[in-house]
Amino acid sequence: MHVEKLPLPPNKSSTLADDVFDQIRTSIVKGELAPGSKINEPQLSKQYGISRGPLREAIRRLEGCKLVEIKPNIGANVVSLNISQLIEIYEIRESLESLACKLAAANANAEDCEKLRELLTQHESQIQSENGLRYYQREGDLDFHYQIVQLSGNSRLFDILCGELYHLLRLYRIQTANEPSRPVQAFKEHHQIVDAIEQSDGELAELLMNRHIGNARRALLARLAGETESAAKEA
Amino acid sequence: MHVEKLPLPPNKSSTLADDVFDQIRTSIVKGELAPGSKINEPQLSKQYGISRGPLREAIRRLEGCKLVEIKPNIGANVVSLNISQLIEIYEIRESLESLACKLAAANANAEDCEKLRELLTQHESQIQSENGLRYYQREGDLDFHYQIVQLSGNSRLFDILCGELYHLLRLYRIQTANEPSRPVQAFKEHHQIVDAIEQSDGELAELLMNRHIGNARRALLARLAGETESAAKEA
DNA sequence: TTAGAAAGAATTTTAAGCAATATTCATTTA
DNA sequence: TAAATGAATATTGCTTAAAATTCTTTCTAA
Repeated sequence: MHVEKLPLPPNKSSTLADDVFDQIRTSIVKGELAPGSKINEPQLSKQYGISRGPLREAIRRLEGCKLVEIKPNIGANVVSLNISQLIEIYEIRESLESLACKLAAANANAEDCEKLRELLTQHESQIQSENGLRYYQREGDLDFHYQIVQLSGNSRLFDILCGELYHLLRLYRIQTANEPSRPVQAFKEHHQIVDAIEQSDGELAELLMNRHIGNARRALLARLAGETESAAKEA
Repeated sequence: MHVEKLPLPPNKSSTLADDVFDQIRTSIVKGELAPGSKINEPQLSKQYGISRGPLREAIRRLEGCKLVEIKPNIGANVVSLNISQLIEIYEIRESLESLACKLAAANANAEDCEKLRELLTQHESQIQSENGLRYYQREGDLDFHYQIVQLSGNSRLFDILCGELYHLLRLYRIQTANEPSRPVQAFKEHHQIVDAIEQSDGELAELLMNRHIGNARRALLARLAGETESAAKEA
């Protein structure tokens, strides 16, 4: 097999393990390393031009992010999410992002709100074009949520959502080639949420975000019900 | 310095890295490795009788649990939480455990509720004695919350709370030698929560848990305000 | 006396090699 | 033909040692 050599950028302020961690995580989230596929240590170490020591440390960090699963004496595999696992994540998002919204409403100043507005304006123009719409559905939506979490000011909340759960969501979207299904509606809801944050109405912002993600979760639940139903028919 | 040799149990189904991960995590949470102290790789590798390869993998996993912080070319330190970081954790708990309670109320069967009752009865008898009270304050409280999370049926929620946040709480309690301050009140609240779960009243269970943890969080906030106030006076 | 530089020690990081385990594939047998 | 056995191969797990970086101490000069 041909393995392309990916020379690492000479970032001397961090270790090789940290660098390959970032690189592999990106590969996983982009789908270059397919969900469920095996992590081959000798191959990857050649590919990145490093030895297996730092590579194994990187893989352990990926395990911590729940992006790979390691079985003793067998190796690591890229995770593969099913719908019920995705729903579990949405339950957590529903709870944590509502919190983030409440906190953001208490913390955000005029400048912060301005930035949120800019992002929404940008999304609005993207929704016009086919490609822009796809981008909005795939990444722009998460961008919005990312900014809200930042505004919450709770750094550990940021770690959980942006350091773990969002990566898993991206992975799932690649895995199923599935776009969020209600782009226009979602866009409207984003506007409502920013309105509430701008008015420092934490209670309302919390409620709106809870409903926003709850809608998405319920759509997933419906799909899960449909799938299990058709699966039952086949059996 | 004398280093005691801790022979690892011959658990052949897991790797050395996994074993020392557990051991070190326990040491940190018990306070044997003091918060803020340096993780000395040569010393620990001698202590556990392993080489530094698997040890470093274990440290990377600890980093993932947020129990140590690694700085490139300098090394790892056991984390040390201050009150505002603890409050961040309580904000997250307030949100996630309310969710867990809601889900538990929907999932729990009679047997599950019976187990919760048993745990509370056990706590009641422990509250009688001085030592039992201390145990209840230190660990028993978390035992209760642990069981609720298990009943939620959301495995990722379990990972976040029981695999990460609870360990950090234990660490903080050791760090400050601080017991939760309202044992009798907390015990009553636990009972109310089980009542709601038993009646499958998810909404109420959610509300009660939210208030339960919120009370603890607000107590922390008050202490934080007191500390910053006295710190301002000194300056 | 103190500030700064240089040498030495300690620690982290990385690489290379060996042993143990799992996987694969061809061969045999029912 | 299908299942089972066993050798060959590949991969993981672990150790050891060398290279690179940081920290400490000491010495010199202002």
